Amino acid sequence: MTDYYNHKRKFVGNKKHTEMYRSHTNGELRIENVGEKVTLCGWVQKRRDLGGMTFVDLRDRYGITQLVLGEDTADIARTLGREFVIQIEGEVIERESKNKNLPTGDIEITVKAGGIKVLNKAKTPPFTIEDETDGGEELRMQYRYLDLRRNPVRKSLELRHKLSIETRKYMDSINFLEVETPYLIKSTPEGARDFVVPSRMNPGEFYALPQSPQTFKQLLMVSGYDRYYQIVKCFRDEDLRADRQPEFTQIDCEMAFVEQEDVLNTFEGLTKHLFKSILGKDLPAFERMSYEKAMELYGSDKPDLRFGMEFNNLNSLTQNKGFNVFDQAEIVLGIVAKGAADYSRKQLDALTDFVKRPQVGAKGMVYVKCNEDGTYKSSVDKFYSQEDLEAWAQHCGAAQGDLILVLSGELNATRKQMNELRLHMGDQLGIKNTGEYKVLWVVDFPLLEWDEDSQRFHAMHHPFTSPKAEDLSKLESAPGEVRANAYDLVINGVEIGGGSIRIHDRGVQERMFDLLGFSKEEAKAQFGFLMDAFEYGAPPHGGIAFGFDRLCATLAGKESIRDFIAFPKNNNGRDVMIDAPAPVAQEQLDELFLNSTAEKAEEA
RNA sequence: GGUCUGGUAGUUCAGUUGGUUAGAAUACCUGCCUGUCACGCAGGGGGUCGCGGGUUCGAGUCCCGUCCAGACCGCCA
Repeated sequence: MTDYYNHKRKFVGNKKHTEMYRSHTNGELRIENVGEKVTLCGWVQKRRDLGGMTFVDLRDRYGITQLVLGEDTADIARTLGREFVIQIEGEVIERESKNKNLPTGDIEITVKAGGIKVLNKAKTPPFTIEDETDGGEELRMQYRYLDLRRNPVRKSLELRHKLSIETRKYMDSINFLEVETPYLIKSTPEGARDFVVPSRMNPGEFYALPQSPQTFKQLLMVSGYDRYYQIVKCFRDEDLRADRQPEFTQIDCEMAFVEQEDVLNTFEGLTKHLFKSILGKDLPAFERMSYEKAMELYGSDKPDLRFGMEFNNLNSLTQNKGFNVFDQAEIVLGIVAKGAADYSRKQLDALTDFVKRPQVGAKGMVYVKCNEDGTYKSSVDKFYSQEDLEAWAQHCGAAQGDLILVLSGELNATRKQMNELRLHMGDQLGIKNTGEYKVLWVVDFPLLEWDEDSQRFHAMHHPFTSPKAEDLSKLESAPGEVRANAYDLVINGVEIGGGSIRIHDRGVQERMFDLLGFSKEEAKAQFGFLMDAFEYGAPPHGGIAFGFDRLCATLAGKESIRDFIAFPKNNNGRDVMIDAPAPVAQEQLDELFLNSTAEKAEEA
């Protein structure tokens, strides 16, 4: 290969930069470049051997450029396999037959003898490196470095990059300071299970990885850094889901001298900026809905408002008509599935099976078909007249052609079941539009929730969340009724962010720990540093944390966050590529004063 | 900790009531082909049916156990 650094070099994104190996990327050459001598590098996407001539698609991050190889290079051309890394030198020419589907489709590179160099061979990859790959999830994760070559994954990571850039731009523009907080901190019993790290220098003692930088950002407020943020990894040792990873990223924020409205407005601004800069979308003002209303209408504290199907309370219309199930129910709820009156017996049975699955847990489901001819057909015709059913339909706002689905039972359980059914119907009726975004603030969360297992109150948000001033007097007398200055940002049924106005008074914080069942000594041992800090001039403060991975997925219209993480873990918290976690050598254990071995783990 | 679904060629999958030599597509290999871009044509190789046990004359198929993967419940302040 000869003088590839003798001609002019251009580079997408950094035009002044020059590289030893290539003059251009595979995404930038156009018809104007015809006649230029270029040197390109990349991976062999595909070889099309026509006998007398061979076409090669050369791929890199930036695109695909077609190479055309003649008889004089046939020998080497025939050895090129998929994913070989090559360097070529050639001349840009106009194509005889152009490809409109490719940005570089007007040109190709003609390569003469000696113009191809194989920089590295490649084994045939176990799945195709294409947008619609033939590889399954497991294989793609095992060979994640190959999966990352594919456009959809690359685009997901590019979206993530843009999102972090735009977040930093916006936060910087409104005076937020990015401050890093430690990853090796102290384990606390509240909340999620901690990942724990043994300390070699302090035998028998452990660090914990942070579930969030919560206490540090509050201390930063005490320090006077009145606007803090950080794009930061957090760690929780809990079971995983499609939208939950053991290590995940938050946009963690805190502000001093603010009330709830200030925080909501500030981060409504950030959210709007991100939607505008990433998707070009202008979002309308965010709706605010109380927790109580969200539970009443949707049975969820993160309702998907892209479709209606609000719950209707049918207690007064359904009870005392001789149907025992409804009579004994604390609540009877109905939802309307628009245009679904023509559901077959089979479809209705499938819905009943859905709600009776142990994951949902309903005992059964009642339906009412509002027929086109004005009659009603229900599964409880024995107990209710046409007039009764018509009254239900009117109350629910059901029209002819609609289907009413009814669940009943204990209040909270029925709401939860109905929420599942509503979301399921949303999917089935195809009314959750991707590309549509319904954003809302859910506010006025309860401060505490009763936990049956431990027979004590738990903080619904976290123990630093402040009670509403008007409810403060009920803190000891009726703790379950106390509302918190806490809020969640919900987009299309996904909890994207959550936060609260914090307690900044030592006395109130002590009362809170007391309620949560901490002894004075425990509270001091675990959070004494924070309560001490509150005595040295702690300003009123509050904040929020956004789930960054979920935000990426939501903006891309996806449900799984895994494609927005370069190297994610699987269902069992394993990295199947590097095969972690893994045992460590006995010497390492000895050094850490740990005596646990695989055999002991099996005993336990 | 639990529920459900799946595991068959490199890959994605099909495989009937338990019955001949386990198939398709694609990938891969060989040959032919000068305008392909999902190139085309002809041919070829490739299988411990996740693993262990059981039922049976006979198991990819049925039963039990186990491992792995995915979705969900519990859990995730």
